[in-house]
Amino acid sequence: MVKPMWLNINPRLTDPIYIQITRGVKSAVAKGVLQPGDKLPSVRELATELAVNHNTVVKAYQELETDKVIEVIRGRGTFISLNPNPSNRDERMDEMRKSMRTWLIESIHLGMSTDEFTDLVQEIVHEWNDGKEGEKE
Amino acid sequence: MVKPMWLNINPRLTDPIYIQITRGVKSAVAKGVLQPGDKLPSVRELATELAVNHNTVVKAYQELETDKVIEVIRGRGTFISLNPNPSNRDERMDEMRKSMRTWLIESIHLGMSTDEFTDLVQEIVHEWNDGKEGEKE
Amino acid sequence: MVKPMWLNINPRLTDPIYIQITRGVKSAVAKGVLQPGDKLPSVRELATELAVNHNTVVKAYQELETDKVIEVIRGRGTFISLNPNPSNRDERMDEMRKSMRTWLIESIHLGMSTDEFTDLVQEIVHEWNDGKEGEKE
Amino acid sequence: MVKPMWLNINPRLTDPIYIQITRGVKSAVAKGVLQPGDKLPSVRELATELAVNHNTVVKAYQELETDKVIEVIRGRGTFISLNPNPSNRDERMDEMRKSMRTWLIESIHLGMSTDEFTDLVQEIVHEWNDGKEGEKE
DNA sequence: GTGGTCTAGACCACG
DNA sequence: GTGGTCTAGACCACT
Repeated sequence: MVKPMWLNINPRLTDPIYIQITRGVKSAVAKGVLQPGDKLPSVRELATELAVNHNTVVKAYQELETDKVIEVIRGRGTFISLNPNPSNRDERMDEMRKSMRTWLIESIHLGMSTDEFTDLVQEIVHEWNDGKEGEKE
Repeated sequence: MVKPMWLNINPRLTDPIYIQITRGVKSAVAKGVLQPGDKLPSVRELATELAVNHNTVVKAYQELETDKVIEVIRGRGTFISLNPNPSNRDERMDEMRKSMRTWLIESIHLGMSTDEFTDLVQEIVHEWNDGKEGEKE
Repeated sequence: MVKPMWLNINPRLTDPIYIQITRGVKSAVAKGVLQPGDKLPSVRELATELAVNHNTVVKAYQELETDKVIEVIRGRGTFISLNPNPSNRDERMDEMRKSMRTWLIESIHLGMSTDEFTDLVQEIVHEWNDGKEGEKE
Repeated sequence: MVKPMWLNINPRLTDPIYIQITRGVKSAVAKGVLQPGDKLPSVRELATELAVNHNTVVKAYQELETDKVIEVIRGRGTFISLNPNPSNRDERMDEMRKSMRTWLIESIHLGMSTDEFTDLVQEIVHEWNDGKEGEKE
């Protein structure tokens, strides 16, 4: 078992490690690097590879499970969900909207116009689309 | 001294209170409700009015000062900055980009296309522009 | 030996597989699909057909035996019990009462009145009676 | 700080301790022993009183929070929710229905008719209503 | 082997 | 003081 290439964590960042893991998995799924049905490393494997405590991985996996990104099959392991329909969609949309408003205000304080803010978002989206192409090849 | 009408804080939200304060000030400045040179309430006053801990306001003001949103003039008080050019611009831009990428991934997991994500951001921007008009009148 | 049509198991559910098996057998017996004296598949057969671990079926059969739902006759096989009088009746009744209390509390937290809770149970019972008619035809 | 009279836990039961805590709090809230706005003991207080690890209490409180039974006010403590509207209502209702079906089948295997099952549920409901009266006095 | 629970004790962010 | 995160290591249920 080697460290999954789709996951990088940095224990020195301020973000909790378990958040870094969930983010990494979600990113890999969104990119298509991880496909529905793919098996994730076991809790203990991943904990060993990332050199973190296994409970940290447990917490990350549980959060991914409540977000319906992964599903646990008893005794067999953990897999990318085939039916990723979260029940907390509305709350997460609200949270996203709030975050956007905050960042819009932040951008204004950084000297940007609202148009420049929109452009920045476009840039992020394009960067993502390009990166996704790259991964697929 | 009465509670500033431009600031509402809610200790029940998950966001730290000092963040709610900085956000409120930044929002008021971005909207033009607070203008450069305007005097802010003192730490002591604001803490009393918001019924929060004195240190919480100190922390908020410190953060606003490092972001060059406000200026503290010793013995005179705290004012909206006349020269709001932050030195930490690059880090904050980076942080914003990272957050955008995270939210883009989140939106994909919520079943949105990248176009729908862009639309959502547009919606937020328009909502802001409309709201800003409202405030000015 | 083919997979019994009266038994469906799904390793993705959170319920342990051995519980799913006992539940399936109990349900089939309660519906009359399995009659006293009917022969059940052997542990080995069932494990193969359901594509589950052999020990999982062993555990399910053991539990069914202690509940006096099935009887193992050495050398002949496993059969639906002719005399289904469990010795652990009192404990199981207690367990049922506890579960009912827990669900009653849960229903209150979901905004239901005790009457609505009773109605829900009625609904379940009617659904069962209808389904049982369907099976018999 | 004394052990809350509304909470009994037994580390020897098979149910995880954190579930026993959530159940106890939900029960007390449903009974009206704990009212919206009431303060719960702090994580560390409760952990000390129950002689369990504080993380066990943390887990229980977090589950109660996602079920919207309690809410955390930063730095002040944990309180019974004023607005207990859970977002996972549908899933919990489904879970309840499934459990009811299972218990109905169980009751049949314990020699009860469907009418007797209904009666048992009535008995539980009446016992609850009586107990609730008792608590109120 | 798998994930789930619990303990013990440390450290951090927030108020 | 509050809750949140993490580590280390144990034990259990299930397959």
